[in-house]
Amino acid sequence: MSQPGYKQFCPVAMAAEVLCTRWTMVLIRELVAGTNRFNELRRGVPKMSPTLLSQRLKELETAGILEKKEHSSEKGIFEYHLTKAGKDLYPVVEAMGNWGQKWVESQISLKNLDPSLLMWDMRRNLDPSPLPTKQTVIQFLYPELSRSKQRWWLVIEPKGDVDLCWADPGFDIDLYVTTDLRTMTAIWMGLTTVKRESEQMKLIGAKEIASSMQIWLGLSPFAAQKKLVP
Amino acid sequence: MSQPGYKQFCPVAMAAEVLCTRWTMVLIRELVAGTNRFNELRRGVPKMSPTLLSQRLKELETAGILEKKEHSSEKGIFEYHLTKAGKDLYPVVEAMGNWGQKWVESQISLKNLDPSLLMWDMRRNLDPSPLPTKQTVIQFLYPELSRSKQRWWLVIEPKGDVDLCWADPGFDIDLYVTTDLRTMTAIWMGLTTVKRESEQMKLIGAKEIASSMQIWLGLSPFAAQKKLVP
DNA sequence: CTGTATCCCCCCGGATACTG
DNA sequence: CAGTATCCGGGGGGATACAG
Repeated sequence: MSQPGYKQFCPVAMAAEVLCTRWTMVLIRELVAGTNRFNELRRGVPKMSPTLLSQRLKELETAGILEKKEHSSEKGIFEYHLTKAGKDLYPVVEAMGNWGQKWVESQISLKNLDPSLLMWDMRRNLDPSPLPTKQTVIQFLYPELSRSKQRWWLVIEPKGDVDLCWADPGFDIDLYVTTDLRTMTAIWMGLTTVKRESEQMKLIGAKEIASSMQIWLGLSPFAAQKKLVP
Repeated sequence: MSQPGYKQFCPVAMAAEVLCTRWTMVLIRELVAGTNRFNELRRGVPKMSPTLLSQRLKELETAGILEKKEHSSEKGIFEYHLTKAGKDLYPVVEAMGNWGQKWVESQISLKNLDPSLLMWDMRRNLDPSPLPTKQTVIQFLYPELSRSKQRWWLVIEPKGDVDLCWADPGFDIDLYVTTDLRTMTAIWMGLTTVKRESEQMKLIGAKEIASSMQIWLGLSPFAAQKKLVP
C-alpha cells in the first residue's frame, strides 16, 4: 500500500493497511493453503498479473508476513514461506472465508466458475485414504467447456501424492466423472453432494471408487460452514 | 468495488471483494463498535472523505451488510444498522484487530496519534462503575498539542452516560490528567499502564478517582492481546 | 444534520513482452 | 522457472464547497 495510510492507531486499521489492498487477502489465502512457489501462486491467483504478484510478495515480506528463501538444494529456485506472523493470519482467512460461505449468495459465487482453479483446489484437498493403495486415475469431463478445458485427470500415486494433468497422461482410468462445472463446483463448496447417476453427474468405472467419491473428494475448507442465504 | 472482481468462487475471495477496499474494514470496525449516524461515523473515520463514506455505506447496504433506516421519532434523521450478516462480521474484525495488536510494531502504530480519535474511543469504552454515582468530570491536558487540541473533558453523568467535550463545559473538575498523547494512547492500547506520578503522567484531584483510573478507563478492545513484536 | 456535487490528479493495476 | 520492464488507461479517492 503506497497510498497514505489511515492515520489510525487502532489495530484493525493498522492490519487493514497491510491486508486490505487488492488481491492481498486472496494471495494470503493461497499462501496459508501451503503454496510456496511463484508460478504455483500464479495458478492459485490466475487473474493477478505477475507484476502485481511480485509487488505484493515484496510488500508482504516488508510487513514481516513472509520470507523469500532460496531453495536449499537447487540454485535459482525460490520459495515464499509464511513467518510466524504470517501463519498467524490463519484466523483472519478463516473468519473471512466462513463469513463468505455463510453470507454470499451461491448464485453470485457460482458466477465465478473456473475449471483450472477448481481442479487445482481439488488436487490440494483430495483425501487418498479411502482409495486403493495403488495408482488411481480419475478423469473429469466437462462437456460444455471448450476443448482445451474439457478434460482433466487426477492421478493419485500409491504414496498419496496427487498430480493434476490437463493432458491425457495415458494411464488406465479407474473412474470417469462426467458433469458440468457448476455442479462440480457446488459439490466442492459443500452446497450439494455427490449423487450417483443424477442428471448432473455420471460416474463410470470402479464401483468402490465411485461410491466413496464424497469421501476422497476433499471439499473446500469452508464447506462445513452452513449457508444462511440462498 | 467497481473494479472487476477476482473471478474466484472461493469464499475468501468473495468476501474480500466486499471487505477489502480502501477504508471499508475501518468503517466496519466503527459500525461493529456501535456507531450508527453519519456524522458520528465521520468522527470515527475522520480522514475519510464524506463522499467516499457515503459511497461505502451504499455498497455495504447493497451487500446486505447494513440497513439505512429513518429514525422512528425524528424525521430526516437516518441511522445505519448492521444486519445479521453485518453483525456476523464481528469475528473478522476481531481476528484482524488481534492480529494487528499482536504483530504490528508499537512504534508504527504510535506514529498515528490523534487526540480526537483517542478521546472518542475512550468515551465509548469508559467504565463508569468504579466512579461515584454523581456527575464526574475529568479533564485531560496534552501540553504538547496546539491550543485547540490541548484540553478535553469527559463528563460522566450519574446514570453512566459519558459525554466528550472539546470546550470547557464549566463544571467542577474531579480529576486533572496531564500527560502526553503518546503515553495516553499507549495506555489505552494496553501497551503500558497507568502509574500515578510518573514522568509521563500527572494526576491531580480526587484520590479515589485517580487510583481507580486503570479501571474506569476502559481500554481498547484489543488491549488484552499480547504483543509479540516490540 | 446528512449527505451530494464537482473537480481533478495520481497512481493502481491490467496487459504484454521479454530476460537471466 | 522466476520474475522484470514498460506502457497506458481508467477510476479510485482526496479536497472542497455546497445543498436539502
